[in-house]
Amino acid sequence: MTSATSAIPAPRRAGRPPRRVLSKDLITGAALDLIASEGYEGLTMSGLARRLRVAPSALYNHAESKQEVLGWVQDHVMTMVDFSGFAREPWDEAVRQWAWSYREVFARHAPLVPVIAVMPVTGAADTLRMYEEVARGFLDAGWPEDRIVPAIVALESFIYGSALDVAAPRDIFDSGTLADQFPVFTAAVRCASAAAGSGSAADAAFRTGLDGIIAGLRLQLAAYSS
Amino acid sequence: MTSATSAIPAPRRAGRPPRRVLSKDLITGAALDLIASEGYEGLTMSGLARRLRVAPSALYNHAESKQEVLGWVQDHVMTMVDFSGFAREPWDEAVRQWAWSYREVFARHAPLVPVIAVMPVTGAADTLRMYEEVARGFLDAGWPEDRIVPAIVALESFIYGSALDVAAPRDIFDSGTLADQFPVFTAAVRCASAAAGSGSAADAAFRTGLDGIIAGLRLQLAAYSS
DNA sequence: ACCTGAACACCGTTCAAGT
DNA sequence: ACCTGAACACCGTTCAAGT
Repeated sequence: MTSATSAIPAPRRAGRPPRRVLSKDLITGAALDLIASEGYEGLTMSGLARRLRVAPSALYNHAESKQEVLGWVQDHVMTMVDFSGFAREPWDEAVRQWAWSYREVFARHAPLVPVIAVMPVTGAADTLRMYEEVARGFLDAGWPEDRIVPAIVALESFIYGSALDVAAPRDIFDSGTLADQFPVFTAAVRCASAAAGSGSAADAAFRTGLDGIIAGLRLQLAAYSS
Repeated sequence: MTSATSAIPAPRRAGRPPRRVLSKDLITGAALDLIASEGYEGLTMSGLARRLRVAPSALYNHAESKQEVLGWVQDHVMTMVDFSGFAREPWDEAVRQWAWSYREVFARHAPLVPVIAVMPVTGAADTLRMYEEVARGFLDAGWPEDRIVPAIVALESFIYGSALDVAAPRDIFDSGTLADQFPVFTAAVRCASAAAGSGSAADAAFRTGLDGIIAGLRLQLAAYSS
């Protein structure tokens, strides 16, 4: 078997290759593949480079830092959020559908939550596309222009916190040996798990909070309209 | 200057010291000091050991991992949350005061948020003390026992997400060069910052969401009571 | 039991050398 | 301009040796 027929291609020599082998899109795609197959703890610059058959340092010709790569991933993940309801439904129903989709997507990408909550949207076109549609939905429903962003941020804060909660273990509220010191809480926890039954406790809490926020926003809108 | 009068004490020799020099409380206290003076990026096992004048490996005689140390820190941080309103105020006003305090504390400890949202409370006595009092407040106000935990989790999800939002830069929604592609959102952002004035935009969003959730919970309570 | 000191297997990132 | 390969300054963690 000569090297020409080998399954392992000849490694690239040092020096600028004839054609660029990396790009923002290639790196983002590889990062998403890596996350899908190994999770976020597998997303390292070395792992990314290995998957792209490149030296780790080559990544720094295209990204300033791992943080920038995470920003690209985040912008792409945002495209998985379904906000189509705003073109179709009354604003409150559209918010409900959007919020459930948003939480579901970021529950699968929980490590992005602390990143996204702080990362500027500047340059993240797909993310902005979503915000534009959501803001338009609120405006068309009669929301005062200066109340739209606080409402969106409040919803997102709840969604991000709830996405983290999805990853919580079922027995997160198990008080263990201290149970008899905290009888009211212990009873409430037992009672809630029984009531949740087969459905997830995280879903029950999300429904409670989302229904609450939407009801509250509806009251606010009515107050502004009158 | 002899070594006896030197400001630098003689380093400890290898081998078990005459009296234990570390403990869970000492480590937790040093971690909190370190976080206060250098932030969470300064909280490393080496940094912790240096502050305790100990070799890094000594920490592993008391903690299984850095994660366990973070759990101790989290339980202590929870004692800074003021839940005294539940002994004094109607449940909805108590929730409001508790939530503002809770968010304020975790905004200063944002890196704990992804940890706490997933960490079991088992053995965290101070954390359980808070939950017991909050649950008692809800129960006394007439909440059905199986609705208390979902309500608390919904509030906490919103609080955690909002704590992350406090760290967001003021211009997080600046659409930059893409502004004219997203006119509705861009105008809403400008409008909201103008309305927020000197007050923080994060505070405005938190008030909006918290008022909403509380209003929604009030409606739920009324529905259950009738 | 509980400390030190050396070592391990990683990280993200930088930079000179090469084409 | 854009790659390789070596190096740097860290991480958290393990473990034998010592008292």
